[in-house]
Amino acid sequence: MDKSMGTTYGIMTTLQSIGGKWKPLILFILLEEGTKRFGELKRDMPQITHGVLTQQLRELERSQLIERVVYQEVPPRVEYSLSEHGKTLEIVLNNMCRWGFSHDEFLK
Amino acid sequence: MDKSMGTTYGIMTTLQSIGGKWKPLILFILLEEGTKRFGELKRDMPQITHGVLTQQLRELERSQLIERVVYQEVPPRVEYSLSEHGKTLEIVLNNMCRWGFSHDEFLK
DNA sequence: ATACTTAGTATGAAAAATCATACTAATAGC
DNA sequence: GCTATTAGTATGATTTTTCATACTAAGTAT
Repeated sequence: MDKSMGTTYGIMTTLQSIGGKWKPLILFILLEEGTKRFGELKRDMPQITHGVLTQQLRELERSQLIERVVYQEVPPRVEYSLSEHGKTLEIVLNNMCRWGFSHDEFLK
Repeated sequence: MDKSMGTTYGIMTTLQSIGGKWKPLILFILLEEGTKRFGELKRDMPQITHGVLTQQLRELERSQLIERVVYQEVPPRVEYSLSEHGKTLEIVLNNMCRWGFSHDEFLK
């Protein structure tokens, strides 16, 4: 996959970074509520599994969309937040959110 | 899942309609290029399987995002296009596309 | 009659994503 | 010593998604 393939390249790149069942939701929560501990995120998404949440956060970190800060305390404290680059997703995420609500209205 | 759960509801609704590996791409192609036959879509997405393309199109139709018109000809001709409601995804899709390109630049 | 076309279905296999569950570390408080 | 806390890892099972492949229908062109 490279840019020579035209405009679809943009969509495909985006999907590779934020595609999946949970990533847009994680990013949106961090966008709306700022810094969050692991446990707080888990509480915000009761459906997600502990292990899956960990894994998704790792992948978002690798994509440089979020930052992970570990505090040397016991019990451990780990905080997640959007990176500067992650914040550039604001427009995308807000539009997705808005469309979801209008689509819901449409279905009635 | 219902609206009482707050703003995350919007994202989750959106993901249910256009989440998945291929749907945003299909929608984006239809947005950019208008009406397309099945075979043309397939050619635009060489990686997707025949069967999976059929299935994704069915789901998008069920979500009322695309329209399917069958012409009584032989060999068969079937045309797909965004529905009026599907066109409301324009902002979302264009933003996703744009972000993909800027993200790509960022990685360099 | 045979080959070609297009859009689609059907099948089972393979891969990916997600799941539940149990486990660890390290310290504080009782 | 025992329990609680938090953020994680590890495991294997299950579910979901995607895959390759072969098949159908129904005319047209040769």
